[in-house]
Amino acid sequence: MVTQKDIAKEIGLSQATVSLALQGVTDGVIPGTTIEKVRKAARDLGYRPNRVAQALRTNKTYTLACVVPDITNPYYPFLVRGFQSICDISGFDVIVVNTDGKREKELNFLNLALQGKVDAIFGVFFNLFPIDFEPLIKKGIPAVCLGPSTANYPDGVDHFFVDGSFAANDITNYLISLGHTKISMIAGSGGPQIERVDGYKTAMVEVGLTSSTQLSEEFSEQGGYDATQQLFARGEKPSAILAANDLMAIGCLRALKTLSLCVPHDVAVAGFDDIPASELVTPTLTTVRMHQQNIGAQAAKKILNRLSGSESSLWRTGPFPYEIIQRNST
Amino acid sequence: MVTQKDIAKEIGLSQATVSLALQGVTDGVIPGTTIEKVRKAARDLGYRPNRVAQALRTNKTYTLACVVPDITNPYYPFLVRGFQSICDISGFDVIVVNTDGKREKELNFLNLALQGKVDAIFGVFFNLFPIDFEPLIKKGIPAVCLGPSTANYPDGVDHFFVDGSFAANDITNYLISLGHTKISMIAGSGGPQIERVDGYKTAMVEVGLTSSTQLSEEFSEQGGYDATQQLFARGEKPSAILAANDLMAIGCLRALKTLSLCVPHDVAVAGFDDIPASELVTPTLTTVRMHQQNIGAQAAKKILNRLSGSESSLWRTGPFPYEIIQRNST
DNA sequence: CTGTTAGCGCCTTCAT
DNA sequence: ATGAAGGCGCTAACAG
Repeated sequence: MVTQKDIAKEIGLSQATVSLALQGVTDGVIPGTTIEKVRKAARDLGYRPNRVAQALRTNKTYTLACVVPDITNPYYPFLVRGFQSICDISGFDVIVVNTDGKREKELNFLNLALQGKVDAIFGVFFNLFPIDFEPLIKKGIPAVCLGPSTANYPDGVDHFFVDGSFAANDITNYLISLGHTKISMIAGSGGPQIERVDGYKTAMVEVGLTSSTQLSEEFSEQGGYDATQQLFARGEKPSAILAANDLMAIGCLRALKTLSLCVPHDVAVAGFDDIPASELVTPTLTTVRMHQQNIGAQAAKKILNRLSGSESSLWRTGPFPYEIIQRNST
Repeated sequence: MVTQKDIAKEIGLSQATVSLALQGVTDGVIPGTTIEKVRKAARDLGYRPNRVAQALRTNKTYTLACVVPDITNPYYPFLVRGFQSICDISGFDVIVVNTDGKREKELNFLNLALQGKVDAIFGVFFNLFPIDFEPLIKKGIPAVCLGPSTANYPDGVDHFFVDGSFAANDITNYLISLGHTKISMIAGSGGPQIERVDGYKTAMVEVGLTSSTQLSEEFSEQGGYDATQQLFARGEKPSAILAANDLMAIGCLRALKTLSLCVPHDVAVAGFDDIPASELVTPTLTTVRMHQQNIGAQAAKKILNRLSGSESSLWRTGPFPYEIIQRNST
């Protein structure tokens, strides 16, 4: 491995001078000729700075952690990509990890930061408590969480949430405006979608309708299928079903087909997230576009600003735009 | 930050002894009582090993790079997740980066390894030449590439490929067995799908049929749509279309709808990859399941074995299973 | 059994 | 303008 020492030896300078020259030195202490000489030698020898040594010395790894439940869930690739796109520009690398929503793993990945492997953490956590973040806060490690607004994150942790309750409220009202009165919601248990259920309930109560929610273990396509089957099995006959996310909505479409119910004629269906598949299914799915890629990018900017010290205000909400995408399922 | 030095001071031992005790020491050199004492102090003080310092000292980062064109392309999340799942078990973290298929970025991410930030690289590269890997090989850094079989990777680089030509051959024969004689293929330019085109052509020639390929800029849904439009615009009337991947096949379905052609009655359609959306579209898509998650996992195993020195044979192919999934589009 | 010593490669004062 | 020296936190001989 070629080190600064090797360069120094090659051209008869000290390693310290090489280090300075390589950094370009802000205040022209090193003469241009020397800088050129060093650069040339570095190139000739095939020198590569050792990022690990730099990190140890400067206490900056230029690496961030991005913690998601499951990258194969179509919601997350866009979030991650948006996050990476900003990091990439600033020369930060991103370690991506999956938790499957398990508390044990979520905790474990907090260690990435505590062990100095990353400079900061961005994550979607389902099962952490405020106290779990204390060690991070004590070490001054920035953490930005995307989660439901009901979460009670401690000071020192940015809590970045897309208010699903407003969006849920809006789309419920949209369904009501179409003339639906018997609207049921299907959802998974836990996760940032809880507030979507809240928004739905609120909207229903406001206009004097009774809400009805069917939970499923998972917020997956299969979960949506199961919840829909259970809904009808227990005798409900909604004219519209709101699913907590698009995957569940797509599972719902499949269930309705087996029940010989026509969408949207017999039952209207709407979801959340606008994942790519939602405009590929038949009928195409009405949904709420959440702009995940933008959310990921905003989170990255927030973290980078915090690391550079140019950001001090604590986030408790982000004014994230969303929009109802009307398609053929309603 | 609590260091081994702090622990040493706390209980009146030397830092070196603390290091040994913390490592558990294989051959019982350190008495159990001491180990316990050190562990307790470490816990009490909230000690966390500094992974960066460890990495500098041992020259092992326990981090791997996973280079993909675009994580939002539905093919890749499964590949990445499979890769991560094995790494996770072995305590390796994974830096995931997107290249968008650009040579400049592909080269750039090779630097992650050259700069010592990762121990090895797994990647899907579209525009690298054998010579680009020389620096890696010289440094003894393992690299595993997933790519088309036609690629000519240098010795020292594992070249891990799923032979798309066999699969393409098979599915073409499957279409022929359904009675189709006018079969066209749509594909993007470049990338690991080239060999799929080869397999298709070979199969056609073998039975004396003439092949016809329509290329598009991108191998995306839009690319599939465009290619299909162009195909018919130039007067071809295939009874079956083979798309280089599912995204293109789905775009093809959309184009056929605008052309008022019924699938599979007027035109049959088949794709590759079995992405999740392929069984959500209407009609559901016949495709070739490539088991990306397994592929990612195998790649991870190969890399880890190489790092541990328990693997020496060079990979030039992987016997990866694939299977034709028959659905309603054929 | 435990401590001393010697770096890993780099950055950063402080002298010269 | 350059070099010498110290140290980031840790591991790994080698002495005692």
